[in-house]
Amino acid sequence: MSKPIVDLMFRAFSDRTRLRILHLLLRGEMCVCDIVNITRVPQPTASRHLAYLRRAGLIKKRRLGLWAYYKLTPATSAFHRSLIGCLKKCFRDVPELAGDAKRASSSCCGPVSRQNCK
Amino acid sequence: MSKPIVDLMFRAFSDRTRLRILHLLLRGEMCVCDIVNITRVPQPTASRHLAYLRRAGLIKKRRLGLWAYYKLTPATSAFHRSLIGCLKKCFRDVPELAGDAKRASSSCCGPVSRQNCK
DNA sequence: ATACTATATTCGCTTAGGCGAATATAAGCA
DNA sequence: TGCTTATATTCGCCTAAGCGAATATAGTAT
Repeated sequence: MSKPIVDLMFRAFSDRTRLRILHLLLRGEMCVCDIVNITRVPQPTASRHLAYLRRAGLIKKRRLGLWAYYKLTPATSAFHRSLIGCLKKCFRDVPELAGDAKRASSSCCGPVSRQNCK
Repeated sequence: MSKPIVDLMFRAFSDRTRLRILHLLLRGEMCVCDIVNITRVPQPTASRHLAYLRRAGLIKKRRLGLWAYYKLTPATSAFHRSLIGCLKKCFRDVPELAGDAKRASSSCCGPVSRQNCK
């Protein structure tokens, strides 16, 4: 039996790596290799956490050729919306987020971000 | 080494029983036996979760004779405040909360709540 | 002192879930 | 077909953390 959505969502937020990924996705859609480059976690680890976040209903995937793009799903409830609000508020409380934000500005990997970079 | 506060707080919210306790404490200060009566979890379990919540900085304890009263700590950061906002929003997404709220209205245990009951 | 009540902690067990390493899959191209 | 790249999954290991049962502690009263 699967856990209810609230537990899954809170649990999703309780892992440092997932929190960093979610925070990155506040900027918009992003491909896995961008996430890997920015966070510097191993690619399988990133994919594992992305799968977790997808199961929790927090992100959506889109395939574009070789690349997989992820983005936050629109909030489906007041609770979900409030949780995303939390995400926006925790920047200064999570040390890794500053470095991620810095690297995110100069990242460039999949075809979509490449467009942005040039 | 101890985990940073953000991880502890999100993790605190990711357990169903703790979520119920936190939600009860939105009503104000409450003693352990009230929490036990309302939630119907075993007393040692309640104490264990209360200890967890205290370590996470989410609640404070006050002794009054035999009774221990717990209440939410005032939010210490924008993040903390936002998280409490989440707590207020998840009522309809967590099935147990309705029953808890109902029983909370008629609960009466420690000297302080007794005053309220009479 | 003993006895009683409210709360806290410990123990033993079990499961969830994190990680690194290796491997598998999927998509595009020569 | 085979080769390369991007992503996903599996495996084995280890730690965190939940639970029930039992026990310990703290405070009050007699």
